[in-house]
Amino acid sequence: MMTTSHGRRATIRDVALAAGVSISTASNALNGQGRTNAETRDRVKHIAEKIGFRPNALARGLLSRRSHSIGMITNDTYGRLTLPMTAGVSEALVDHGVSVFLCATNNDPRLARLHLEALLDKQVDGIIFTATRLDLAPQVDLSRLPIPVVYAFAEGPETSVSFVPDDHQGARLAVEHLLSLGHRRILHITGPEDFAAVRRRAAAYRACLGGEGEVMFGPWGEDWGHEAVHRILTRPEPRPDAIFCGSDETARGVIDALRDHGLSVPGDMAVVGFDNWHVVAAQTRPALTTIDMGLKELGRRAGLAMLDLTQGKPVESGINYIACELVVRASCGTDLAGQSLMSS
Amino acid sequence: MMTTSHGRRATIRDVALAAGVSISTASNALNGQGRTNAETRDRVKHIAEKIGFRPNALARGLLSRRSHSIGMITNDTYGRLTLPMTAGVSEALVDHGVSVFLCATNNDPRLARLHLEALLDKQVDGIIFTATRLDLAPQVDLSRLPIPVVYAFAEGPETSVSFVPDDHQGARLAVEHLLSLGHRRILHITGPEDFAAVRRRAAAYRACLGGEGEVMFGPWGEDWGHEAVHRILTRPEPRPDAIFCGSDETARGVIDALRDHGLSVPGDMAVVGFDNWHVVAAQTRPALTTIDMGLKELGRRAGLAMLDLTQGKPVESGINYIACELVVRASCGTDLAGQSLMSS
DNA sequence: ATGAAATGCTAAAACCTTTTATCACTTGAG
DNA sequence: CTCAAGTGATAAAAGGTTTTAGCATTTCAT
Repeated sequence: MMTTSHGRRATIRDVALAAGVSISTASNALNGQGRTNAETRDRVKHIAEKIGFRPNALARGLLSRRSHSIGMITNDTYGRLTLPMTAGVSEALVDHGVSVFLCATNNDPRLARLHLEALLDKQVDGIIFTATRLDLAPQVDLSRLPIPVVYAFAEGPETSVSFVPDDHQGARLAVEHLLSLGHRRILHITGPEDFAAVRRRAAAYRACLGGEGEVMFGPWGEDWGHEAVHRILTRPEPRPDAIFCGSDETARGVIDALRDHGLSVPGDMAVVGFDNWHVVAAQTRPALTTIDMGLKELGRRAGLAMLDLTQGKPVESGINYIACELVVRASCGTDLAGQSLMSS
Repeated sequence: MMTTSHGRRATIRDVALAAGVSISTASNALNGQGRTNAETRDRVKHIAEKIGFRPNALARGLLSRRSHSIGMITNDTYGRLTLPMTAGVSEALVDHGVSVFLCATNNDPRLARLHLEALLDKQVDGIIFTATRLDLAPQVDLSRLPIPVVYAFAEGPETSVSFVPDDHQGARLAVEHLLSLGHRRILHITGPEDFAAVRRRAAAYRACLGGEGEVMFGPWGEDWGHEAVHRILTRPEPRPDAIFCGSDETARGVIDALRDHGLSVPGDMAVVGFDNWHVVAAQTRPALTTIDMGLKELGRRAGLAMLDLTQGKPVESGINYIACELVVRASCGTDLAGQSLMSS
């Protein structure tokens, strides 16, 4: 990382001076624009390299009207969902020289407005909105901005571009896994019904069971897992032989409660979680078989869409569903039987 | 968020035109610089407001050599530590119009270099380096940059400015809490000894016990909690009456293992964790009494230091230790006795 | 030999804002 | 009445880059 002798960064003027050409020629040579003699081009490039010249993105952006930066607005301070997605976005964009401003609004409209204004002032090329739940609206109006907006883990208005996990497919993956292992009396213990994701997973669960099945809605968290297990064990038979949980935390509560009641997992009851939140899923005993929402991939896709939009390429509006993946650990027993059944 | 009729953002030229003054006068009026008639000033300001003029930060930054943005480089894709800190940084800076580029390097030197170059090109005013553990070096050389660097949850070279949690004080808080509740045989179960934080907490623990005490080092994670408890319960007496754990995950493993062995918490054994990682601490049964490292505050302090540095104000170099806080939940029993003991 | 086309380079404009130096005009003092 | 000082406004430069239009000069075809 070289700098000029007097501390300022080298400019294209320095390059031109050292190469004995005009600024325009230096620019043309470096960017391969216009007509330039091959010998001159190589000389300029070599000198630029030597004095460590890198173009000032501010000046460049001022002229091109593209700042090569985008803003990411999230209501999440906690990071479970946001950071994997941001990493995906960033990964898709860094190779194109685009950097990401991360703005946590903490659900405060004032903060949201402040951040948005700062972003617009900085001439960001676009904005990605992200939330902790699908059905959460931004705290500021993003619908009339002069720059493209992409929604990640959130659903924007009709005409916008959104990326969300495929909750239907994810839930199906979980239930079919249990079915393939021979379970037939599958119960669904999940979060509050007013979450869109909860409703979708429950609907897919019911569809897999031909409209049958039982869904227990409740608060997020492990406590509800304990509570729900207590209820089903203290009521008349028949008992379920497998439980599909709406979150890993719930699943952990369920498994702990089953153990407290002397039931073994997966021996007496198979359990599937949802989220693949590593700290929960991998530490549960037995480790959780669960559904991964592919948040990093979701972020990557959102980033690529943003890239296209900022380059003026057309992007189909609407909701893109990102496939979930089944992560097999120990809470349903070995998957071997199921796999061979599937592939036959 | 208004725009000019033909879609482009309003510039100061538009304001000047509408107010019937020159561009310089408009600028002077808006910024309160130079000599301006009060009447003119108000008129210009009013018109600027009406057409939604906001100065282009790129143009402004080009001239002032301050982009009002900083870069944050982290090796963390997961977010447990990074996001609260970023939120703190952002919170300290947003009111000053400074936005934060978040760059996750995923421990990849190539990615780190790519991000750093993008940041420098964008003329960021400074860089905050953050890591998942205190004793992790950046994957790129940050020591010879033309802009200030602040280390958050990481220790930079001698002459730099660093912010880290006060592990000594945090550990002391935990042990003194146990002492105040009457416990005397306190065991420390913690992470791998090659972590700086682990060594510090262990040292403070020993100091509190007058050089006595027993430290069990092991891998992070719940499994080690189980394993460690198994060891102490299968060896000769005397048993400890309290356990100070080096992380909430370990504490959770410890508590689960104690329950498996028929011991109650806090009845038979008091347990303190470290991290106040909500998903673990709040969901453990009983909920964990633990140490909060104040990561958001740490980020805020780092942000404020960065602000001073970018404004040319002197900032004392060296390591700043951010105080930890004791969060009392249920795993040590009620705190009432202890509190009154302390205050007497 | 002449006109046309290709080649290599450059001056200048543009992007938007802030600051400096300067101008025209008014007021006050001597 | 004259000179000095003060007032309100502005033209121009600066910041770093890219692009457009144009200038010489050479090459080619006729």
